[in-house]
Amino acid sequence: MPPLRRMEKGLISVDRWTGQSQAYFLTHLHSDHTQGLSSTWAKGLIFCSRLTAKLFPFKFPNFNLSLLRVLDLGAWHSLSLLSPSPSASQSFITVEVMAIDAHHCSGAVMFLFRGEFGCLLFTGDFRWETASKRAKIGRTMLLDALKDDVVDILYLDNTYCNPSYIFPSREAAAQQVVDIIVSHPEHDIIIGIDTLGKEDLLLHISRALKIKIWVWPERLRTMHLLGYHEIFTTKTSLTRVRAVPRYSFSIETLEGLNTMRATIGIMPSGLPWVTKSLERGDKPFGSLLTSHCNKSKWSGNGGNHIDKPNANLGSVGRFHKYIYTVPYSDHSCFTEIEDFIKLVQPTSMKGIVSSSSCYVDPMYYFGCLCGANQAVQRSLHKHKRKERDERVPAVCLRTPFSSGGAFAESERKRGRTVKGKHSGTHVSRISALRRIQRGAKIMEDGCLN
DNA sequence: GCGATCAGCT
DNA sequence: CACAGCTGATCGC
Repeated sequence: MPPLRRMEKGLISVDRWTGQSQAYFLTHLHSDHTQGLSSTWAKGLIFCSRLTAKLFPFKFPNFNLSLLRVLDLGAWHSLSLLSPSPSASQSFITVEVMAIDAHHCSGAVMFLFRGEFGCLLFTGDFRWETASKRAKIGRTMLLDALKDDVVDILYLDNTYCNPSYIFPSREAAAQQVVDIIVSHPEHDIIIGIDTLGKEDLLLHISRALKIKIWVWPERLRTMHLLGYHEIFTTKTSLTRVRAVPRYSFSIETLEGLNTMRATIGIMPSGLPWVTKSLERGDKPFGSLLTSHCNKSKWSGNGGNHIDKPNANLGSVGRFHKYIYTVPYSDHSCFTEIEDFIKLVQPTSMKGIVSSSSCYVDPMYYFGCLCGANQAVQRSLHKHKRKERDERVPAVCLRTPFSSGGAFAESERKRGRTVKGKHSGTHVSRISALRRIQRGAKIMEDGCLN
């Protein structure tokens, strides 16, 4: 069947807004998950968490809010959708869905689906820490949700699916930030953040230092929507700690600020942060981040870099006299991804992140934790499993890298060329596709693409 | 003029 | 390179 015809008959879409489906699911409100969604949306109902629904009109003013449906966390919800089967054109099928806290940014959830197509878990972006109270609650919620099912396909946030990505818990990283601030008692502090996310970091700083945090006016509105009314301010006179948009955070900004007041910048990020001036060849300050700043070590040369250890990812870095980097990440690090897969024990899985320069198919490192390799651990699920296996062949995988799929088709139409290796290898470098959204769609035949 | 899309940049 | 985002140019309406 031609791709277009199949797209017309999509069942449900997750973080995908092109094509037609019967129901749409939004994991969270970061822009790379909302490409194609706009204030004029009218294609169908959108299911999301309560917090995301609350934030929705802020990102999409004048959006028709009657199209939003809130899914409460940890509870199964049933949807009745038109059967995609041609032989039962007027009948309905039931799809069950549960939203589970993804511990990413505010409002972010994973979606667990059950239906004729089997059991699918779509993580969206997620962080899977082990120690915090919130993490333990999340773990319990997921195990409760999975107790009767085997996940046939896990759609995984593989942003840091590479053993060189190791960093501490957000609580530990937040304390590193506090320590930096405390060690600069006379300095102004600026911290680079995005329009959503890392609120917990700012709360931690505020509580630890008993200080208000400055944010820009729109961010203050977001903070108020999230229920934080006392901690944040837009008056610079009230605090020396300011959270600023990441795009306005640069060496040039810091140097400019320092002509007026002594100021340091702190960049919370799971990624090495390299500025233009560093790429131009300026020497980093100190030596902590030298490997990050050496571009050649990060540019892919056939994927050989993926196993290189990087000892600097877990600690505070300083590559400019005014700028510190702290490994505070809202995505799971490598070992957390591993823990999560061991917990879920999916039959199969696919990475949802295609934009990384060093995209790693999670099956490369963790395929051994899936499917037949888990026969012993899965013995308790044996009957359930067999039952599923008979139905699941209809579920196929579609990734941005598969040839001939809807993605490839649309990219060709835009006159772009897919470069680099095919996903048949464990590493794909496809910079031409760097801007495509992270989404998936369940098709009439149970296919997800 | 407006929204959607894209290039370029941080 | 880019966790996610902004700005400005361009195109079609």
